[in-house]
Amino acid sequence: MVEYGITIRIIRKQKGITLKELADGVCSVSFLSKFERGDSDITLGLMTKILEKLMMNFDEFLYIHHDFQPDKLEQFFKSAGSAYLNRDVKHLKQLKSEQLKKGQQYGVETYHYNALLIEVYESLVDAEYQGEDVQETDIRLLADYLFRVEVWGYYELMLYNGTLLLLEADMVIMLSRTAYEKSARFRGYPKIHDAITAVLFNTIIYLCGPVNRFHEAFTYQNEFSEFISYLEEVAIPESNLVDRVHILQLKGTYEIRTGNKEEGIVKMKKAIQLLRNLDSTKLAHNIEEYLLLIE
Amino acid sequence: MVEYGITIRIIRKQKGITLKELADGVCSVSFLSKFERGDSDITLGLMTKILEKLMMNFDEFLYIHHDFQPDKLEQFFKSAGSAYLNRDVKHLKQLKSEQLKKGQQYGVETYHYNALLIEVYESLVDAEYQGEDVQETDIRLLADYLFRVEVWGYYELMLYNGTLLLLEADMVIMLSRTAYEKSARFRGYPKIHDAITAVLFNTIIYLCGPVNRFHEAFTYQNEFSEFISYLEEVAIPESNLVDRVHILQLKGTYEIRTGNKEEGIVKMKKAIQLLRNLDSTKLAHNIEEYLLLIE
DNA sequence: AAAGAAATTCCACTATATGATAATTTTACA
DNA sequence: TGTAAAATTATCATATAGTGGAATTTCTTT
Repeated sequence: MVEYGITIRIIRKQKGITLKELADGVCSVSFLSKFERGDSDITLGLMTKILEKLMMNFDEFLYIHHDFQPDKLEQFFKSAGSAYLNRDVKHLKQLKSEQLKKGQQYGVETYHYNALLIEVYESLVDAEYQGEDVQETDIRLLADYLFRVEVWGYYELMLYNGTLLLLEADMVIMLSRTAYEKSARFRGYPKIHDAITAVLFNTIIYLCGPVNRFHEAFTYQNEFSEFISYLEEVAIPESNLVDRVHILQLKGTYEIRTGNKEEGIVKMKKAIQLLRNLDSTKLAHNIEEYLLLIE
Repeated sequence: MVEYGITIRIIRKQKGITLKELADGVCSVSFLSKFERGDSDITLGLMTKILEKLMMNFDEFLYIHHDFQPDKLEQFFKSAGSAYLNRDVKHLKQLKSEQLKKGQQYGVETYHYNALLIEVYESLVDAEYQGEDVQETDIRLLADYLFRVEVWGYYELMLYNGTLLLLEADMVIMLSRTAYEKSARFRGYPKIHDAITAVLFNTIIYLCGPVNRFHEAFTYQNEFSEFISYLEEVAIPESNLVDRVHILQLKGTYEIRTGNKEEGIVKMKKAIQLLRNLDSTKLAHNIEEYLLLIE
């Protein structure tokens, strides 16, 4: 039993509310006391009412309960991502074994996919990694799952986003379309909205291919515009300036990719200038570096 | 009893998971079935495990459960805000009576504050509104609450943000400091981060005073810089470009307010140009209009 | 269509969440 | 410091969350 009650007690005291006041119209004082001491679990329905009286939603409550850390799922993707960026093979291995362990405990496939995500990161980071053959079938399994699921939420989007690099182009195009369509109802939900745009960005970058092949023919012009249009559809809010800058950058990349080098560079430099004006130096620097690679 | 189980069933099916699979290691199949049919409530501890197996957090689950709408609290502030912007007095009155009713039902003061928030909006919108005297004591009550609470979460920040306009300058300065300090631990939580910056923005705008008094002496120079520094502290992430544009705008306002009209206009125009470059026309337009009022 | 397997529901039973009230501790104030 | 009031906890009763396994329904396969 997780002792949520203790957190409720802390919050209640912070707001200067008494047991009786909080219990009134919701449950008995004696039970609330018991719950707050961690001597009893609580029904979801009751908890809902209590949080409503505290003018707090579940998310905020759990954030406090977990000592101001994001929830497990978010943390998993976060720490996997940062272990990858820091090329921390040890940490990756540790994360993988954790997920495999949970998979055994709960007997549900998804933990297996999580482990696979880590494997992808491992293979990208660790030169000595040997497991090409294992992945083939695993990747197929994961793709199957993603095709099967009827609605894509945060999990599916993040999972796909992390493994997209290892898939064939055709597969990526199909899955990204699926992602776009099957997550449509979540577009009003900030966290998932971000995940959707991340998938679209990564898809487009994937389609452009590695920088050192920019001289080759560009096969995916149609798909490029298709996904750019999705992105513009999704990133509508005017206030979402970063995404708008990124779109500018992508359009610049497109121009360069299709031979209009000068126009492309103009767009990229515009994006860089924008960021510099707002003192977003790191972001500006990223684009500059990218531009150097291309030129 | 709220029938969360039905939503769980929908999600489970969407993911192509069987009762047995989901129950494994968590609870009995028979109970899960009962719960999913809406025949039983569930313990918070169990629910946590089930959601974990579904790779879903509470927030996302509840978002689906509420038919892809934000939670009650967020909706309250949203609909109050939009009723205010649309000068919809009827809607405001309706919202107020709802809150008062809940207050009676649950016997907790906060609903009273919510009603007060609506009253503030009413008084600002409705020319015929007569209730000046009532508010005086009510406002005092609300301020007392805000001073008393040890930690400011989403609720306190939004509540304060909505009523700030009716408070005395000294009170605003003190409360905004309190808000900044007492919400510190939430800065990593996006929704609350936004609420904190909103409070700081509104405080600074309040300190500048109404546009038609810009020729008068500027009393709050120190406080202006104080809160700007808070803002820069809080809005650190480079990717938060909108906030950065807004800060630019505020700094422009400051210049104008303190007599350096030309410098101020340069800053404002820079902000406008930035937004135009990103096709954020509405936002750009807002600043332009503001600039017109000042000049 | 029928048999067999898988998934779900029903039913009797147990564990525990929740309530009513009394006992205890804490707080407030003289 | 003592005392009354307020707030919290302990005790016991009961409603209901949760289990195991049999019965039923749904799905597959031929």
